[in-house]
Amino acid sequence: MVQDRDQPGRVTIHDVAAAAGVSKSTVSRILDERLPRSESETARRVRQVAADLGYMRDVAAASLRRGRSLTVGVVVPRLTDTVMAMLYEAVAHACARAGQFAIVATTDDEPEADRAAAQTLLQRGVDGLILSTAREGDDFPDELAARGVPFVLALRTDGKSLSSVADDRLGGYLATRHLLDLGHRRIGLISGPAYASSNAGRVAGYREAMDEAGAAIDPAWITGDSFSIDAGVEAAATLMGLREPPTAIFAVNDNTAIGAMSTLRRLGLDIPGDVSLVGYNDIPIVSRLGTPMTTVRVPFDQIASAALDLLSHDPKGSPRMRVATPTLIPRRSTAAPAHRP
Amino acid sequence: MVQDRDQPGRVTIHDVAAAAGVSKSTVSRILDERLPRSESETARRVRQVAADLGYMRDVAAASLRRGRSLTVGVVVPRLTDTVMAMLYEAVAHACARAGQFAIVATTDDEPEADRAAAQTLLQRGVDGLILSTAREGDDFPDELAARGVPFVLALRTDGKSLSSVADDRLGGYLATRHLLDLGHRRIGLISGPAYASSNAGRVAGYREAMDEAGAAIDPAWITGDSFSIDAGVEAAATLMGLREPPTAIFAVNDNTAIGAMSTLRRLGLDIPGDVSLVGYNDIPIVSRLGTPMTTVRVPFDQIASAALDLLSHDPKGSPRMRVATPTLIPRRSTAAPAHRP
DNA sequence: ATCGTTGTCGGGAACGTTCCCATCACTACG
DNA sequence: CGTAGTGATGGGAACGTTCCCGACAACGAT
Repeated sequence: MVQDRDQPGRVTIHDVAAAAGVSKSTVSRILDERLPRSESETARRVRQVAADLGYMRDVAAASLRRGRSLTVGVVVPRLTDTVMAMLYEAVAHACARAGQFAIVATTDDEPEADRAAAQTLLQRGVDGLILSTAREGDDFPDELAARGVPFVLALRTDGKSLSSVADDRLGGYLATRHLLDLGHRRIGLISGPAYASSNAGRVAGYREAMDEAGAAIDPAWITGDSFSIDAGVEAAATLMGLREPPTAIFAVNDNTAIGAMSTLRRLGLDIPGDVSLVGYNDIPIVSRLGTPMTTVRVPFDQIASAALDLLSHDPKGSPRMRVATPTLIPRRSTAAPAHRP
Repeated sequence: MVQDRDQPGRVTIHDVAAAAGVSKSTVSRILDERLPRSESETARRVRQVAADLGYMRDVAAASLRRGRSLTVGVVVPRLTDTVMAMLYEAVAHACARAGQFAIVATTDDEPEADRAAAQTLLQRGVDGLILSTAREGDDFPDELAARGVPFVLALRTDGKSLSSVADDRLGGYLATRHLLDLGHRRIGLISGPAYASSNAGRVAGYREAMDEAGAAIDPAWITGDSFSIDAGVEAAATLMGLREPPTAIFAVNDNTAIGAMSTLRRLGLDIPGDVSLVGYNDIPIVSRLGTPMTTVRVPFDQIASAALDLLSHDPKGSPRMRVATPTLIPRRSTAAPAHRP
């Protein structure tokens, strides 16, 4: 039976050693997960005894001595944004597979809050940081690097730090190309905040696809400056208020797409009858909406694994960025335009 | 300048002591946040020196010595369920206010996974557990109690363990009463899983309101067995397939309500023109849907604070349960029925 | 002046682990 | 048969902190 972890009789490595008739050093060595697993008679016995006694390594003591805690800290804007929850869960799973543990701190999207969040995590003794809050022109990554703190940027990059991202340019291209292939030419873009590299990539992909198709872009078709639902609501209103409104909209984020959907519905417009709509990220809800939404799926698991990998084995020099490939998931929110303009 | 936490020169309590010309004991005492804050000359100087040197207490060492880690573990089914993300964020904030830290583990809704999750957290040295995964007839809480592990149930209760919940019965009553007041009599109920006490409470509140209004309940009006979007999709289809479908639906969870909304829309039914719909939890998205949804707001912050409070100061005996009060948030998804039946 | 009383301070032993190093048995080889 | 090499083992010193306890000063009351 498993012992309780409280005052009376926490079972330590000494107890195991005594019960197995060996020294604590031997027990420590045998139970060290970093060493090759020994199958010797003693090893087997010690493991058995440890299990019987319900021995659990005290991570505080182990961290203190080893100087590493097998814990990584994750910084995200907020967990109530499903995208970030998905990223965190993916990181947590990757950590579990690697015998590590992930803890998280949020910034609530405050520009300077990532410093505080990182500090909290560092104080908690994490071995490294995974940040999803990188902003264009932010010098926090440099500061971390100067302090010698191991870290990796995820989802967004600053172009120089170690990063694990998805190919946002490709994702933007795929989404736009999908609409072009359906016959759309007037395609609106609901953009996110300028400071996020992920946004920039998706916008670039949009431009690339439009250029490639020889479709001119009216600057008025590009609007939006946040990943929030509300921003999508407004942006869609702006777009549909144009003298010649677009026949399709690509929102660089599912949240803004949901906001846009709300506006379109309020305007009495049918999706995809009147306007086609593409989102980005494939958060669970969008496949279950009244009109299941076409979107771009991002391989969060891959991104998380790659981030953790970069964190553990810093590839001095060589490729400082890992790029995962997104996929277009066509659903019911996109169709050919009603009538050619 | 803040020092890096790596090999070269981690600044310890000794360094502070030396720089301030006192002993490490004195520094330790002055920096101990549990003791009343001294304003003596020495105390001031030591704090200043510590700040200048960028001293950060090593939590591993502190935990080892104190036997407590100032960390609480939270177990939730999944973070991609916004309700659970909200709960966790609330707990994290409450912890920050109390000088503690929250770490989380997920169960993916697997019945036995809470044991594994709790084990992981315990191994990580948490002082106590906050569980949101309690199931009717589950003996895991008893097991924890037997092992002497401090824990509190949140959102759901087993009726005997320390718990911090919302008044689900009242919430269910308010939602149903709102529909009754609008003139509805045939009110469908999309229920959640039977094992969740939160679900049971809301269903009871529904029955109470219906009884009070003298509205007979057709057993066929009650359907559903999960908190998922898909369950809502199906349940709404079932309800609307009845010979005399309800004019209003109360879904005990926003996710199922969103699923129901999707079905209603697909059936070409207008909300609230043809059917009124009430959800539960007030997750951010529901106020931004095409039709902003009427729902019941749950005070997650209060629940989290209360849970943490119960965890820290176990009220031996006395009130083992703290109950927070939910609020009805009327929006656009509810209106009077089109024509009295 | 003596004697508690109160308060501040420092020395040093824990806390449970890891890891360096010395010891020992055993094998292989000259 | 002696000795170097190999591999498993145990003793004990760390890791950075807290906390017990004894020393000592300051002060008021006797």
